[in-house]
Parts: sequence; structure tokens; C-alpha cells
Amino acid sequence: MWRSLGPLNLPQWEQEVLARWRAEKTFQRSLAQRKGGPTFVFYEGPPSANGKPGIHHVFARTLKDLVCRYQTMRGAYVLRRAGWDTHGLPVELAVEKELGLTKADIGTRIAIADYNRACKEAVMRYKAAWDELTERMGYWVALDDPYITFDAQYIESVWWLLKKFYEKGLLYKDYTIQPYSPAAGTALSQHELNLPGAYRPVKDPSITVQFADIQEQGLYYLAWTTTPWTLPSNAALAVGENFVYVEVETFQPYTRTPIRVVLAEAALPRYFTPEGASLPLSPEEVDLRTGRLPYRIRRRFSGKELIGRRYEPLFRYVEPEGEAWRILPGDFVSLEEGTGIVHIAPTFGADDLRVARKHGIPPIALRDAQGHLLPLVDKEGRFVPEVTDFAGRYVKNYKDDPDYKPVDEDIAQHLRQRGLLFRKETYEHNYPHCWRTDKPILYYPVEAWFIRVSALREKLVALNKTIQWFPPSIGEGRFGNWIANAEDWNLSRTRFWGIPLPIWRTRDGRYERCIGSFAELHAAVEEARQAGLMTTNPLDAPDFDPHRPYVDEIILKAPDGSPMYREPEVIDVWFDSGAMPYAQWHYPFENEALFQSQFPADFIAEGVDQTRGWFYTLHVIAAALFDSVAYKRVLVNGLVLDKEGNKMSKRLGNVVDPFALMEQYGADATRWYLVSNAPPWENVRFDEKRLAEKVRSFFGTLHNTYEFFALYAGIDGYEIQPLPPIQQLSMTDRWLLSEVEKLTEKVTEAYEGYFPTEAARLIEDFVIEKLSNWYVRLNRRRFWKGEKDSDKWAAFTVLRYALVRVAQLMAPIAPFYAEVLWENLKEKGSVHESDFPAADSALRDPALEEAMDKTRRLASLLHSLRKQSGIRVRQPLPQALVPASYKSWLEPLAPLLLSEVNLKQLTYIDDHSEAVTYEIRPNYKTLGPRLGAHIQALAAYLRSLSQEALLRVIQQGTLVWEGETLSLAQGDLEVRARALPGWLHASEGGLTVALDTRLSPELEHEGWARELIHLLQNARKNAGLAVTDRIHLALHLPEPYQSALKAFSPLIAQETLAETLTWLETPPPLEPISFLDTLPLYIDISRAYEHA
RNA sequence: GGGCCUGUAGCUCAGUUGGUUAGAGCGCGACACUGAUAAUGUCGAGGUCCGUGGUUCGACUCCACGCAGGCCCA
Repeated sequence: MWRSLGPLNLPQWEQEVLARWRAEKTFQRSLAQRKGGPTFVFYEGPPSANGKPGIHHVFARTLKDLVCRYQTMRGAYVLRRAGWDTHGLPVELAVEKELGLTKADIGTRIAIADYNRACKEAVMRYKAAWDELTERMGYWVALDDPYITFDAQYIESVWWLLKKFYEKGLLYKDYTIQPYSPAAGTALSQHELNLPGAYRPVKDPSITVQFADIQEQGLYYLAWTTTPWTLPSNAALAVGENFVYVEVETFQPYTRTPIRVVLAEAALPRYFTPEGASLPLSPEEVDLRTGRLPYRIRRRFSGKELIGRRYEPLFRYVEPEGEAWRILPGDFVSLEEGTGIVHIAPTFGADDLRVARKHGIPPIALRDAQGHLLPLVDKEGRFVPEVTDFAGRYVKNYKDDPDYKPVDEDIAQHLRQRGLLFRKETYEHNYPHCWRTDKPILYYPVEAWFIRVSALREKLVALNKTIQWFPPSIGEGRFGNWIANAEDWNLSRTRFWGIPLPIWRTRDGRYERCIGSFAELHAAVEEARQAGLMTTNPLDAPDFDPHRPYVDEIILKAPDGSPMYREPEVIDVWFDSGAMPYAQWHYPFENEALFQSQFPADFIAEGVDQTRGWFYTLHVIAAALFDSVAYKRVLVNGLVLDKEGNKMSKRLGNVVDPFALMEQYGADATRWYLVSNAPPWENVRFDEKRLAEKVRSFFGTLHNTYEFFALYAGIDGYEIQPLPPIQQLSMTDRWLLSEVEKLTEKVTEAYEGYFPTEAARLIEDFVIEKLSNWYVRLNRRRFWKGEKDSDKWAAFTVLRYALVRVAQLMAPIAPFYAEVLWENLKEKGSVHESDFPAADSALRDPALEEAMDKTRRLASLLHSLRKQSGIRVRQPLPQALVPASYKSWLEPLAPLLLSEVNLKQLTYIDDHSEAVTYEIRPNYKTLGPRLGAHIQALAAYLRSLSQEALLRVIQQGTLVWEGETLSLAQGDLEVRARALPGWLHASEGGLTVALDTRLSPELEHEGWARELIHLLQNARKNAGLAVTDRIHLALHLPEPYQSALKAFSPLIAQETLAETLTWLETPPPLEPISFLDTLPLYIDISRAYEHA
């Protein structure tokens, strides 16, 4: 029996499908079945379960899922292991907030062990919600045995990787610039700077100082700074390579000495008033009070010219360990403020350090006995003794000293006396403050561990070229540019909940050891025990936890017998996830073969925000240690925005709850909407109304089509049979099959090209336009007609064939409804276990596809003409007229056209008859390149020709134009039959048709019969009869209608399933209904009970 | 400030290697059809293809410079 499922109810059916998948372990079966097939490797980017999943997760996961499902159907073995990202700052911050702690409290007010335990619990808080989402949305991924980044085995693999970096000399210790609070004596995180109120307006002295060129006497570079205290640490100057600079002849504003200064042209008005240019170039003109300076521009030149020049430092307290005091290009140099020349102090600015490193500029700093960097300002915020002029002075008032004298002022004064101060002002700007001490922060060098990514750039770029990016622009642009200029990766974090750095060092830094496995650490601890440094070996415990604080308690023995302590940092959590190809299998300690078969990935998919996150760390680790890509293809998805295009946020209250959505519309509807709406890499504007519309238009139509099939197949007891030979099928059947195969071909192409949006749109178009609106509409009669002949059986077979195919093609995107269809069309097993269908080219008939397309357009034109004529479609019309050239393709389909628009015949009009007029235009595509500018003249000439002349051109294929014979190849001219004068006609897109609306009495009577049948069908329905019920009919109509209609009795009886039809001489005692809008029609209808 | 993406009807989106009348769906208005009926068809209104300049016989399409929005990074 073919089952009617009732009105579309995706949420309910999805629950039923889920129950079936659970009970039958369909996912596991679909995997097991493909074991031994080609391997398609997919990596699941591990989410963090410390927050609730949102709609954007549904988007990303739909893309992952559909590719994996597609590949599985293609016969590939697609292992899909879930994972959890568990470490990192967001977790720590959440826990700090909950427990009311600050970073400084950890290890003091709360033990690290307790703190980390709290983090471990917090990070899996929403695991249940995530698991529920995964299942509910139909994301097939193995949840029962996920990899978890805090597992000891996972960490051991990460240690192994880190040791590989270490051994290759790619892991090293250096320093980085971080926000630091001298008053609190602690580094601050970026997050702490983002706390409300951290940025406050402050007034700082802003000074412009002169750096003297080392060669040219009297030539100075003007640089501007709001932190004069960093000037003793100046190591370089930076300019914009493409900015325009000028050399200006003027005077030192305080000493009136003639000097030449260099600054950006754009900065000129900030330092010189226009009148200065016309003042005599004389020291007397220098106005000390207003700062007015006479000047002359001597030269204009590009910033490039400045690069490499050397200058005298303002202060020389310390000798640099290399070539400092040069001019460099800096991409951060701005013309908005200052002089366009930026003072660089690598020890006190992140940009400064970056550009200095890039160009090999040493920091201006001291070293302690162990070689550690000592900046010229100490950790209390005081100048070190070596800065003799300002030794011991606090650079800001950290101690709330009422007598504090700003050192910045003294530095300015000092420079002024030396004739090196060009301008001093006060500058009000926002500056970050320590939220605990309310004191301004310092950007200060902090020691850190780095991965030397800069040494890998070429390899990263070369390998990236082998990765297929969807879309390619991200791989070339955003990602490609990033890795081509990659800076070293600051790996260490002075935090607690993370994978500890497995590096031990002696206090003096002379000895250092990187540990690559638990076994190695165990052995090292044993050595330490023998040396009396350790009493027990924590690695003897079966449940050794490699997190802090336990690893911190391990002390190792250096070759000289001295103790080595662990470097206190944990690593950047991005390394955790980038390590997942190896660590998920505990490679290399286990699963060698499994790892080999699952590396690299064929496919990953994540949001565009992962470009410098997971995409990057996967790539760096694989390239550095395995000379390989980590993934061969990557599908990037955009953001999910609200329908206004705003980012979803709790603050705006526009967050969409995926569970509510799936509850109301269904997971399939949500998935389909997200995939079909826009290409994955575009941002999706999420609009619930459109989702609802998608349910109605696509799923509703598809389901209606299934219900239509099930209804009649059920009534007739249709049994599945193979497709009959194509020659035995009707034109519409052949056409539909051809379209099915075309669809299969194009959908396959779209999936193969990682463009599921196109696949979804193709399927939608097929289902709505081809299958439902055309095939089913044209063939309805075949399904409900009485005889169960081969034609009827063929219709069932073809329709079912198409529906089964649709189920398979849509299965990756809408796995639930595809399953419902599959099951109810009585296919075996699960659609997800079936083989993705290969297009059968033998069933293709492109000519028929095109002919049908044109026929549809003709039908549309004729409908339009009927509309103009005001004659209802039920009234048959005698004929339509079309050009004879249509005959070849239209004739086989003519019956369809005639019945669709209720015509008696199609008449082909000779192309050369006077009933047709033509319009000829040049084919711009072929003639354009040949004729160039003349083509417009040709077009005008063709427009001017008479119909006779046009006909000659068409027949002869040559054209005499401007005295020359222009020989025309096939297709050089576009000929259009324009109109059929004298008839009601229409043209569109190269098709033209006319309608004959003259009615004969016979046609009119037939129209009445149709009208009557229509009314009787309505009456049947109003009487509550089933479509299969047989009836007895008695009718009465005024003359002459009744007599005329008697001739149509057999037709009427057949169409309305009337066993008896009686024409009454007098009206029965019933309410009449109106016939043809004005006449009374009496209908006596009763059900005919079957005789048992 | 840099990199990348996007800009086409009220809304969501198509638009082939440049080819002369820029399309679809939704929404809106009107009419029709109806044995899939909470379906369907036809007609209508609705466009400076973000702007400016350039290349070209011809530009929504290619180039340059802008503008607006988004993301990532400074």
C-alpha cells in the first residue's frame, strides 16, 4: 500500500527518522558499508562547549555534513570523529567571572589545581546542548568517542609535536610587547584592556623632536611622540614608503639656528603656516611666541628615498647590539597625526618590535648575567641607573606621589636645551589604564616562546598553492597574503588552563630541555630522583595529569646537576586544535596506520573567522613538521547575520535559537534554507519568513507531488516495475526522464565543485517547475483515468523514478525528508546507504528538452492571448497559428500544447507567406569583431529594409550592403518572425504565435459541456464524495442548452463517474446553481452504492 | 591604515568567454483555473545594475579611482 502522510510536517517526521536511525544504527551502517572503499578524510574542527550552540553552527555543520554524506553515497569511507576544544582564555575568563576571581588570585586565593578543575568542568557545560544539536540537525559525526584536547594522551601528542619544533630550532624564547601595569606589577591581557572604562582621556606632552642625519650637517628628521620617556630607547625611525616627503629649509624654533628638516608633505600645515613660505628666510622672522617660522620647501621626494638612511640617536646611554638608528619602511605609519616619521622603540611598542625584528634592528636595552633583556625602564616603571640623566625616575606617577614631576617634561626640556626639540604641545587622547590600579599601562617586553613561522614562509606559500580553496579568493588573498608575511607565532600564554609548555630550564638559562613524551619525562624524573631533586615520580600514577600545577612540581636535573624548572607558560590554544590531525589518534604513540590513512584531510569546512585560526595552525604544523598540507580542500563559510544584515549578538537580542527553529520548521528546512539562499562564503542574512517560504514552496511542492503519487498509486494498487523501454514511453515521460538525468548530471557537478547552493537550486527548480508544475499538471488525467493500462503504469513508474532520484540527490542537504521519501517510495534500507546515482546519458534527449521548453513558452503565450480575448480556458478554440519552421520540434508535442490551452488544432504557416513579418538584426557576437564600428550602420540598414527585401536576404543568405557583397555565414543574422498580422498574436524570446478565436456552434456546445462538467465536479466535492465514488445524476437546464448538451452525455458521465445520467424535463425541487453565470442549473446528485 | 569579500526590483538572489529588450522567487494589485486545492496559471506595477572616469563598434560584465556594508588584521 502507498501511504498518504498527510500535510507536510517536517518536525514530526524528522523525529521518526531520528528514532529509526538510532534504532537501526544507520550512521554506523552507512560507514561500515563503505569500509574498504576509497578513503575520504574529513576533519571536524573542534568546537568549544563552554557556550551554547547557535544558528551559525548549524550553517557550518550543514556544509560539513552534506559533503560527508555525499562522499559516503559516492562510495567513500568517511570517518567522522567529533572533537572538543577545551582549553583557552574564554574558558578561564568565564570561570574567573563566576568565581569572582582575577588572574592575580589564581595560585593565591585559589589553588591552581582547584581553578583548573573548575575550568575543566566549565568547558563541557553545554556539551549536552551541543550533542543534542548535532543529533537533531542530522549532523552525522561520531559522538561516542570524541577527541578531547585536555586528555593526557592528546597532550602527549602535542608535546611530541612541540619537541619536533624544538629540535628543528623552530621553537625559541624571545620577548614580546604586552600591556603591563607597573603599579600592579603584572601583565594584562588584551581582554583586560577591553574592560569598560579602561580607556580614558589623558593629557600627555606631545613633542616633535629632531633626529640628526649622520652625514648631512644641519639635516634633521622630525618625529612626533606622545611618550617622550621612550626616546632613550629609540632604535629606528619609520616612514611610509609611498608617502611624499619634503625637505624644508627653516630655523630651529628655540635657537633660531638655520636647519633643514624632513617631514611628510601632508604634515606640513601642522608645523608651518602658509605665510611662512613668503617671509624672508631670516632668523629675525622666527616668532618664538606663536611658533611662526619662515621656510622654503627645497625638495619633494618619495618615502622610499629615506629608507636606509642613518641618524644620530638623541640619547646614547647604551650601545646597541647591532645596527640601530636607521630609517625603515613601516606599514603602520599614518599621515593623520605627527610628521609622517614615526619613532620606534622596540622595547615599548608592539608595532615597533615587529618592524624592528623584520629589519634586524636591535632593541636599545641591557642584558642581565643570563642574557635576559633589560629594558631601560624597569618593572616598577623607573628608569634604570644607566639612563644617567633620569635614573630612578618613574615614567608616570605610579606611586601617587604628590610631588611627582613628570619625567616627560624634563626630557623635553633636556632636548630643548640641546636644540633638538622642534615643538612641544599637550595632547589629549584615550589611553588604556590598569583596571585595578587606575594607572596608565605600559607596553612592556615580556618573555615568550615563539614558533619561527617566518622561516617557513616559502614552504607555507608553496604548499598553500596546492590547497583548493572555496572560494579561491580566500586562499589567494586573505590567507595567502597572511602566510606570505607571517610573523613568528607567539606560542606561550601566562595562563593556567592550557597545555603546559614541556620545557624545563635552569634558573640561569644555561641548560634547557624539551620533553616529547611521558616516557621521556618519566625517565628524566627518575634521574632527578637519583640526584635527590625529586622524591617521587608523579608519572608512576596511572592517571597522571600533565596540566598545571602538577607538571610545575616536576624538577629535572641539568647535565651539571643543577635543577631545571618548567617554563611556567601554557601554550596558545590554537596549537591544540592545529595539532588535531595527530593528537586525535595519539600519534605517534599509537595508531600509526590509522593516522597515515587519515592524513592529510581531503576536506575541512569552517567559518571565515578561522582563516588566521584553525586554517592557519593546521597549515603551519603540517608544513613545518610533515612537509605536507593538513587539508587538500577547504570550504569557507560566511557569517549568519540577521535579516537587516547585523551581526547576531545577545546585546541586540537578534540571536536565533536553532532548536526553536528546528522544532517549528524542521532541521531539513533550516538546512535547505541556509544552503540554497546564498553561496556558503557569502554572509547569510537570516530571515525566518524566507525559511517558512522555503518550506512551503519547495518541501510543500515536493510533498504534494509525493502525495499525488501515493494517492493514485494506492487506489490502483500500483506495483513497482522497471522503467519500460524508452520507445514505449510518451513524450512527456521521455522528457521528464531526460530532465531527471540532466539534473543528476548538474547536481553531481555542483557537489563535486563544492557548490551545494547550486545543487539545491537545481533541485528546487526541477521539483517545482519541471516535475510538479509541468509533468504532473500535464499528466494528471493519466493517473485518474479508469483503465489500468500500460500507459497508466508507465506514468506511475516514471513519476516514482523521478521522486526516488530526487530523494537521492537531495539526501546530502535534506537528509530527513529524503529518507521519508525513500522509505515511502519503498526503496530498501536508508537513502544514505544507497549509491549516489550516476546520470544515465542514454535517457538524455537535449532536443526534446529544448522543444519542451519552447512548448511551455508557447503555452504561456497562448494563455496570455486567451486572457486578452476574454474567453475562458474551458471554452475550446479552433486553432493556433505558428510559423512552419516550428513544425520539426513542435509536432510531437502539439497534443500537449493543444490540451494545455484547449485548442482543436495547430496550423503551420508558411514562412514566406504574407501572414508573417520578419525582423532581422545582425548577430553582434559574430559580426561585431568583423565589422567593428560599421555594425551600427548595418543594423540601421537592416531596419530600413522592406519585408520583401528581408525575405530575399533570408532566402539567398547574402546581403549587398554599401556596394559590397557581404557574404553571410549561417548565424550572422538573427531572423525573428515578428508577428502574424490580422490575428491575435504574441511574441517573446524569438517565439511567435497567433490565436484564432472564432467559435463554431460545435465548439460553443463543447464549451458548455466543459462548463457543466466543471460544475458537476464541484458539486461532487461539495456533496462530500470521494474521488472514486460513483454517482447517479439527474440534471435540468433551460433550452437550447439542455438539448445541445445531451449529445455530450457519455463524456459527462465518464468524467463525473456517473453510472446513470438523466435529463429532467422539469426542474426538480432543488436550489439551482448558476450556469455560465446567468442560467439556472438543477443538479440532483446521489452516491451509487456498489452491489456486493 | 592594510588585506579580502559584497553592492542588480520593496526583500532574497541569478546573470555564461563583454553582444544591444537585465531575469527568477517572494511580497503587492487584478483576473482566471481547479479530481494535487493551505496547490496552480495569466496579466500588471516595480531597475540611474552603488558612483565617476576609462577601454571597446558595444560594459551589469573588463580596468582605474571613489562611496557604502561586512569580515580579518593592525
